[in-house]
Amino acid sequence: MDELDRQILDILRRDARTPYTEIAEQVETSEGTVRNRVERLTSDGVIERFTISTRTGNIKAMIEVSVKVEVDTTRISELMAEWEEVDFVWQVSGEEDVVLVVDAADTRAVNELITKARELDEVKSTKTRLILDERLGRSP
Amino acid sequence: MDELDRQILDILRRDARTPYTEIAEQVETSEGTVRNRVERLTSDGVIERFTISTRTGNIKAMIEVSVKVEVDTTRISELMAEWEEVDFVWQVSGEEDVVLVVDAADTRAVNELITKARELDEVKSTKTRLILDERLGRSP
DNA sequence: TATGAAAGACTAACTAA
DNA sequence: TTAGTTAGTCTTTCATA
Repeated sequence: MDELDRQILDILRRDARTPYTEIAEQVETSEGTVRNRVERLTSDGVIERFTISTRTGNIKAMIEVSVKVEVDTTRISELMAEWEEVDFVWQVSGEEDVVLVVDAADTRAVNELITKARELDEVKSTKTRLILDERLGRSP
Repeated sequence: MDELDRQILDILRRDARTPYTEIAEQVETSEGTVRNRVERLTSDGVIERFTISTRTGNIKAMIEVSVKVEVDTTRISELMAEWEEVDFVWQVSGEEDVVLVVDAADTRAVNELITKARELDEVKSTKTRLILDERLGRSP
């Protein structure tokens, strides 16, 4: 991981469809070098995946979920990852155990999701925050 | 937004480099239809961007930041988005005001980031959770 | 929806460090 | 032996009918 890698990642993070030739021009190297590096970064797992970020609805939110002590959080995470409108499920350290990042049509849809979570026996409590604004960092 | 759109988004979310021809095959339509739909979804803002998810370090974490009442959270967000190792900055509703999603080399690097946040006059407190596992949802 | 031109990505052989 | 370059070929995208 050197400065060139970081520059390439930065460009892809902003637009993963930027052609290798154009990246090469921007970072002042050849297309082949960019391609080799992207391949290496991908196989090394630095690039986890090429993906899209979406906004299907008008609301993004994070729902923090506390589960009972004896519950397998991995199983709960798998379950919740299958729910409509859930973008990510994080298992986290700290007070809560699982965080859902959701993209929903409206507040009603978010509320339904919260209800669905609360209805599970394994769930002790939830805490929801609406994401009012998302800003892309310059990392890495 | 119909079922076909949702299927296309689902495929792109898992691998945004999937060729239109291959998507078309999977959803049983023509390449042109897929292309038109992706273009429409992009211009409508449903697809916010084509991007990469990365893991440059070994630690991912979310740092929840409380700022003083009188502080402009947008300005703070802009500032923090410039910090190394920060993937996203969210302005959120609820107890805390800003959430940083970070990707760092090790716990020491996470700690430095927390310290940096706490050293700001505008920051009242922080709460950190390590992200132990990330699971991709099937949304939308 | 079908087709061909243009753009981009990939292969493989080569060069330099 | 690894990283980088380049020319030729193949694939994908895109515009047009």
